[in-house]
This record gives sequence, C-alpha cells and structure tokens, in this order.
Amino acid sequence: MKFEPVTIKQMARDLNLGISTVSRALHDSHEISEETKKRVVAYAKKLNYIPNPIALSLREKRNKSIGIVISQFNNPFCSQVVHGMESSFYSQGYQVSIVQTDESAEKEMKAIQYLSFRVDGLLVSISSETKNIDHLKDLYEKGMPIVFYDRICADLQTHMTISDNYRGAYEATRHLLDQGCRRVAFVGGAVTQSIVQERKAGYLQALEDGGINVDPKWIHYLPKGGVHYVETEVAMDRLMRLPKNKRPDGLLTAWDKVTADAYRYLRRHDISMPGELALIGFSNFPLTDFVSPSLSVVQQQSEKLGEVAAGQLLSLLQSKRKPAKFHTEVLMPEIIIRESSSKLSSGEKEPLKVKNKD
Amino acid sequence: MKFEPVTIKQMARDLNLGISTVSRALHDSHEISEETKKRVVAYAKKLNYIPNPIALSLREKRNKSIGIVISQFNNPFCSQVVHGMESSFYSQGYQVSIVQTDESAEKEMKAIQYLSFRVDGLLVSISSETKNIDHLKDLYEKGMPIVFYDRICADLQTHMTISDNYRGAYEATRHLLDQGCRRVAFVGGAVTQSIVQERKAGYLQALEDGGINVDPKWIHYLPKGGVHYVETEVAMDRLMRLPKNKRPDGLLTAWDKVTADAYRYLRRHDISMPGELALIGFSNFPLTDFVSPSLSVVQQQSEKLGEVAAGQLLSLLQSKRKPAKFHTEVLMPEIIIRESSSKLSSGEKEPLKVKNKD
DNA sequence: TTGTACGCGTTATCAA
DNA sequence: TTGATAACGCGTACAA
Repeated sequence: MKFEPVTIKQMARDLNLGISTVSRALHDSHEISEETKKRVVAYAKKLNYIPNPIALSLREKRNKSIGIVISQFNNPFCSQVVHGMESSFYSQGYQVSIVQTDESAEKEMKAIQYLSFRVDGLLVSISSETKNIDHLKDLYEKGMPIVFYDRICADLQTHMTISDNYRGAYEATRHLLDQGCRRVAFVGGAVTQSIVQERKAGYLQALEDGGINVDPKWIHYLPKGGVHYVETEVAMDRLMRLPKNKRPDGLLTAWDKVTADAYRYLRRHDISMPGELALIGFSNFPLTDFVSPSLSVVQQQSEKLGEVAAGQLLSLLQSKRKPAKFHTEVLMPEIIIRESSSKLSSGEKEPLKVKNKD
Repeated sequence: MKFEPVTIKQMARDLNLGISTVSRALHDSHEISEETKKRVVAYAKKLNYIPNPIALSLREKRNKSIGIVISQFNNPFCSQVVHGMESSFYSQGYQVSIVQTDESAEKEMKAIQYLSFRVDGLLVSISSETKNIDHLKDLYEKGMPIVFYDRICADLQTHMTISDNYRGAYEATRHLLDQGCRRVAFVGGAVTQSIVQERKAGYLQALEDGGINVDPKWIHYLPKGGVHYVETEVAMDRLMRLPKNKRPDGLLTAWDKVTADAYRYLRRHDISMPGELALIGFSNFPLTDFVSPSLSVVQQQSEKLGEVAAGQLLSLLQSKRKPAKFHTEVLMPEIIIRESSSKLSSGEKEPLKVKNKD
C-alpha cells in the first residue's frame, strides 16, 4: 500500500485548466473569475485536496515544525518536559515531532539527521552514550537553531535550560547528614552525563562541608546509565556487602530510574528505610508519596523546564542570525523530604518542603 | 537563524563540475573517473554533505519513516507501547516519529495531516475526544497504511491490535465479587473511548453473572477522559457520598490515570482499602507493588501490543494493495491481585497472578 | 567520462 | 483572466 495524494496537476487535468489557475483559485487570488474559482474550490473539497507540505518545504525551506530529541519517555520527567514544550509551540502554529534515542549514540545521530531537514529547530537532550557531537556542531554551524535541555554539552555554545543539579544534590546530601548519616553513598546514571557529574559535584561538596571523608567505594556509576534494573542491583549489592563499619547509612540516587530501582532493591531485600539506609533521590515519578515508606525526592521543575527551553528555541527561530550571547537558564529543583530519609522523627509527619527561592 | 544545508549544486559549482557528475560520484557509479570520484567524495566529506531527504521524498514518494499518533506519553502504558513498536521499525531501517494529541480531536487532526505526507505508514490510537474520523478514512482510501492500536475505531476497516478489555474487566469484577463485594462501582475514562466501553461491558456481564442488580449511580464516566485529578475526584465524591446501603464496597477503574487518581483520593480521604472499598484498576504504572496498601491491577501487555501492531503495519507497508482481510489481534491482560482488593485474607501475601493463557 | 534535461508538487513571474 | 515556465534538490535517461 502506498499513499497517493491528490495533486494540483491532477485536478487541473480533470477540470481542463492550467496548473497555475488551479493554484490561484485555491489561494483566493483576485485575478481570477468567480466562476472558475468556485469550480476549483468545490472540486478540491470534494477530493479532500491538501497541498503537499513536502513540496512546500522544498520551495520555501521552512517546515513549520520543530523536533524534540529525547532519551526515553519511559521516564516521567521526560514526558513532563515534553508536555511543557508542546504547549508553547502549539500556540505558535508549529507542529512538534518527537524522536527517541534510547540512550544510544547511533540512534541519536540518525534521529538528528532525520529531523534536521524536516524541522526548523531542535530541542536536544544528549543521550548518555554520546561522546562525539560533531554532527550536531556541524548542523549548528550551518544555521540550525538548537537548544539543549536537561543534559547539556559544553562543546557547543548555544542556549540551554537545566536544573540546578549541583544545588539539588548538595541540599539533599546535606539533609542526609543532618539526619545523622555519616557514610553517604552516591549512585549515579552514566558517568558521561553532564547531569550526573553536576550532581556528584554537589554531593561531594556537601560531604566536604560536613567534614566527611569520602570512601570511593561509596560512589557508583552505571554502565548503561541505569536503564535496566540489574545495573542498579549490581551497584546496590556492592554497597550493601561492604563490611558493617564501611557500609553506607545514607544514599543519594542521581537519576529517576535509579531512584525507583534502588527503592525496589531495598524493599525486596528487606533493608529498612531510613533505619538501615536513608534514601533520597532525584525523581519525578508519580506515586512516590504513597509508597511505604514514602520516598524523599529531589524533584525537578519538569514542565517549567520544557517551557523555558521552548521559549529559547522560539527566540532563535525568530532571530535573523546567530545571537552573539547565549543564555543558560537554571531552575531550582524542589527537595521533598518524606519517610525514606527521615531518621530523626521516623513517625508520620507532614512532608517538609524546601521551596524554590525564585 | 535558518538551516542552510550543502547541496549537490553548490558542490558542483565549487568543483567546476556538472551536477550529475557530482551525484554519480557520490553514488559510486562505474561510469566516472577514479580521480573526479575521489575529488568529489573528499569534498563532500569535508562539507559534511547529506542528501536532502525532502527532495528524495518528493522524487521517490517514500519517506522511510513511520508515524505514531499517541494520546499522551505521560502515561506509562503508552510509552511502553511505543517502546515495543520502535524496536521493530528500527531494525527495518525505518525512522519513527511520534506526535502527541493530548486527547484533543483538533490536535489529532493536525497531527495526522502533518504526518501523512512525511511518513509511509501510521500507527494510531484515537484520542478520546474524537468523534469524526473522516480525515483518517480519506487518507486510508488514498492508500495510506494505517493500523489502530489500543483504542480502535470500528468505522475504519483495517488491522488492529488491542487488549482483551472485556475479559480483563470481567475477571477483575468477578474477583471483587469473589472477595465478597456486592456493590461494585465502575469509573471509566471518556465515554467515547472504545476501550472504556469494552471494559464496561465486561464489568456489567460479571455483575449479571453474579446475580447483582446494577445501580446506575455506580457508573461514572469522566468528561475529559480523566486527564486531571479533579475529574476522578468528582466521581469519587459522588460515589462515597451515597447513602451507606447504596455506597459501593468495590471499585473497578478503567484507565491508568483514573486508577492512580482514585487510589490517591482514597488515601487522601483515609478510606481504607480493601476494608471500606476494594480497589482494582487497569494500570501499567510502575511502583504499584510498593504503595501501601499495594494496588491490585489489570495490567496490559504493553510492549507486546506495540510489537504486534508494528508487525501489522510492516505487513501493510510491504503488501502491494489493500489486503482483502483484516486482522484484529487481541492480547489478554494480566490480573495481578494485591492488598487493595484482598478482603478475605487482608494480611501480607504473595500476589496471586492470573496468568495469560496464550 | 561528462553535462543537459526532466520530473516529483508547489508557487511566483512573466507572457498571452 | 488564464497558461506556460522557472525554481527548490535530487537521480537518472539521454545526448555529447
């Protein structure tokens, strides 16, 4: 089966008219007789004629659409971000087309190449496997408006919107210390990801400020970024099998999926939270308030992040040339303290919210 | 800013060659001298030349990509389905482009129109607001391969892949009756959705088979399909404010978001599960096993559903003409019984699984 | 071995 | 008021 759309040429033949006459009729030109105009419009409607946007693209070099490159929407944070982006573009008449990379560098390259000729701008969150972004750089130098969100890439100077990962991790780690934890572990996603590095930096600084000497055994990255449960499982096994005096009593997980899987691991192995291990993690999952024990999280402003990034892209789309200056917008995540990390008063209580300053 | 790609014409000018010579060189034609071939290839590589797929589309009337129309990936079921679809297409060299409709009929129409000229086939799950599918029918009649998944539309005869919603709801309702419930309520999504209707039919049949007279007050649809918490809240309020002898003691929720929101409602209002109300609902949310009380669910085979639908579309893409016969693939959901619906032995216990037969 | 011309579907320009 | 023609980028049949 193949789609065979109605064309102007076809209609012109059917109506015994010139191609351009038909075109003009459909564009409501004045320089055409009322009669033929009506005849053409009626026929086009009958055949459900739609101008071929591919042909228009070729001519006008404009697609009226933008592309979003996402790692996996099988991640509430990502889907929330996309939702924030879409509303902005929709109101401006842009179509939004989304492509998943599944954390694969190869898929990412293909996805970007695919989108590049079909959209007017790109919102990109780099995959965790990606090392080489020459293809993106090249695209950018040829004039493609590109905005990074969430996971940035310092090699390419353009607008970006990110969370304050450093501070989110810093405050979360500090909270664990305040609760009496002295051996705080860190399980990140992929070592290559900007967000994981920023979060680790915040974690390390909080430990240093708290006068804690970090044991390198407390720090784990996950080879494939933590997409599968087993990765987190291996890291958790290593942590929990440390001799008792080295075993962590607190844990910061630095990626949504890892947080959920660490929680799953602890419940499966009957390791009590926060008694044996206090847990707080980056997560935008729903239902974290109803699991038992309820889960403390560092929650990003996902929708807002999407909106801000969308705004940046729209401004690039409208500007005549590459702007001289680029902005990096930073959003503060919310720290929501719940049972899984509350060692001091471990009974039920209202969750304490560290609200954003802005 | 605007993307200005390198073209063959540009390179031909730069190298003082004819356009077709450049084209041939890049296609490794024999009828060309080694020297010019090398020269062209080297230059193209230097400029990172990529053939314009838009121009190729126009010429070859083939896009090597397929489109997925989804309501909202802010729904684990949907993202799982998409994941299942993608792997099939990726291995066949198709790019996958995804568009969200947000349950809006207008967005759906625009999305489909947008995709129709840019992809070779369409996987569609109809939005809950959609009443008129003339645009889809028209597309289909003009040869566009279309496969429905999850939410079907009887008006259009083509391949479909769905869950056995009827049986899933039937078994779930029956389970509630087995647990001693006598007044089982039903909260669905949008009244227009095929899946909601199928699920209601299963629910009604189970009640009839159990000798229960249905009170119409037990049945609620949600105006916008339940995308927002308030919709479920209103329905739950109505149910729980019924006089005690009419108030439901069991509840089947017929859509993922509604299930999560009903659970949220019951926890917020301190209505005990399963004591005051036994709850089971359609849901593919993660973490339902760790909420407290753990949540009984009817869980669809989401990835599988995506794979099967993808297979159907691939077969349409390969077939010469419209097939004479269309298949509807039906997948049995899993019923996972947990605490929220276990009235008989309300202590901790191994979740009982009703496994699929196939 | 290379260059020219055509067609894919459109719109804009020019000529009739 | 209408119709033929060029252009967008590409590949290919044909001519040189």
